[in-house]
Amino acid sequence: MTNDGAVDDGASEIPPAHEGAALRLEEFLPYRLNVVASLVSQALSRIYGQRYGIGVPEWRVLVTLGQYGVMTGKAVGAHSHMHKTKVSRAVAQLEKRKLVGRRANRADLRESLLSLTPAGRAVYLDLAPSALAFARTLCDGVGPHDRAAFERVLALLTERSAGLAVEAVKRRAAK
Amino acid sequence: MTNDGAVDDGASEIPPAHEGAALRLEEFLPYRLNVVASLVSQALSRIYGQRYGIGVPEWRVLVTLGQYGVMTGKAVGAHSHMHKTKVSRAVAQLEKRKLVGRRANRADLRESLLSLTPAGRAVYLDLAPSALAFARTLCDGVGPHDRAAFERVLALLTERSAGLAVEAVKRRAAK
DNA sequence: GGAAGTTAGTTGCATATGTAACTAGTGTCA
DNA sequence: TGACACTAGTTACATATGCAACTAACTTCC
Repeated sequence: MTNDGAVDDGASEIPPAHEGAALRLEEFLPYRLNVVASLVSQALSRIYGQRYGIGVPEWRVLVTLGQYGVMTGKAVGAHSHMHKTKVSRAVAQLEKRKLVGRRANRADLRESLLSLTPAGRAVYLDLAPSALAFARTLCDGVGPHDRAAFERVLALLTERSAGLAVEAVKRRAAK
Repeated sequence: MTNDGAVDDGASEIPPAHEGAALRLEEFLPYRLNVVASLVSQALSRIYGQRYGIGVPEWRVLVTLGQYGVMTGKAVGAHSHMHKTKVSRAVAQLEKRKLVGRRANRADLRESLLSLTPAGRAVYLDLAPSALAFARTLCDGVGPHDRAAFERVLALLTERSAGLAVEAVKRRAAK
């Protein structure tokens, strides 16, 4: 951090060169969001990764099923914002470890109804409080006012970028 | 509903079951950060991905070199928060496309001094304004007050999670 | 009722990425 | 000077992931 000087050989800082403010990576919102998201994920995975050797997709499935009880894979994906293949693989992983079970839906045999096994629920009940404590620690000392503003902006960014991302996909599909 | 017996028919919402607030994925900060970061990245990559067929790591190298002019790979990695292998591969990619050049540092032959070629700079000068406009659009309509609060919290989260993430790595190394 | 279209979920394939090992060059200390 | 420790950068390998194709099951519409 704070390596602004870097290699200042001939390495002249580039001047804005044109009207608007120059693009500085460390202030560029998409970059900053990615950095903070990956750092937070990495720190959090210390809690569940080390204890139970699961990854982010498995974690999300576990939490989703812990929250809803019984769900189809598709619903898990929708709720946890994961591609269906990711869900499929995470579920397979958790199934192999006997943390998640599935039974057929007799009303629609294409889908399986997923749920935590007792062992899976035990893991969930062990991890959830730690995860919540972690999230609370992260925000510790942030005033309620800032906190609310942060939530608002985060929600706005999510909504807007979701719209733009979908547009991008549609554009590609329409080709 | 506190059934150890798992499979509860009919997808009942699970009650908190214990004291603290239940863990709800859609409100869980690490999850939300990951979602927004990936959506924003996806939307942004529409700008540089479609136009020049480059990915996030290449984009970061391009911007970093555009900003600093000449740098070593290590410095690029430090500034853009990328693993050295990622930098190495991104640079190789950009070099293949003649957007980045390298020359040896005669004072230390281990490192190469990287910089944009004229073609690379042209790409940078074309993309940077669009990227900045994109970031501005994202935040459009956010009041300066909320904006400042958002920045503050984002910085705090980054710093804190960086500390925790480093701890996690050290712990693994020390084992 | 059944052909055509749609959907849930899995798998094949190509790509991306992190870890560890490696190469080559530099610094240190005796 | 020369062994040892360290560093910049690359590569090998295993894993993760997204897309596309696929299977099996459901729905529509005639």
